[in-house]
Amino acid sequence: MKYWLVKTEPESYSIDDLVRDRKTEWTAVRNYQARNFLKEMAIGDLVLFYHSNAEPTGVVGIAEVSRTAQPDPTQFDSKSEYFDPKATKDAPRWFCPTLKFIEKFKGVIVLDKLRTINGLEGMILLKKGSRLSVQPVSAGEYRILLKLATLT
DNA sequence: GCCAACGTTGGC
DNA sequence: GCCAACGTTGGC
Repeated sequence: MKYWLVKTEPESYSIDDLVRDRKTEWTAVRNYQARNFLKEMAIGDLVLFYHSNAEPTGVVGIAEVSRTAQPDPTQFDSKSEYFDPKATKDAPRWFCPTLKFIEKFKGVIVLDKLRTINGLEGMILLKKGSRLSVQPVSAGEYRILLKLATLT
């Protein structure tokens, strides 16, 4: 089993939206590296849920992969802002797994806090200039995050 | 709202 | 295949 982190702007889709929906198709990712990670996700993988461009910004909960990546329907929808004219049904470009709600942390593990924790310095999230919105997390990093969540 | 750091596009 | 120009991300 693998561990991941996905970023989302809570104004567009927050952990509370996931609480309400219980599960959601993780659509609209339009970056090739992020897409490749989405395609690697397997059922049962655990996903840290991160709020970017938020107050406060940080990790807010956990989701689980409940369906592997399927063609992202928004790429075929000419009315969608995520429409991709170069994508075809035979050769889709973009994919979305389904994520289901597991847990909302009592508090936010804020970005500044993460930067101070021994063992997290290798996280892609913390690398200067990193914008990758879907990224792998090591088992050790995940364990540290869970511990922090219980302390928050 | 600013802007640094990235990623993508397209002319050559 | 290079790289300038442009668009986007995301912390602050």
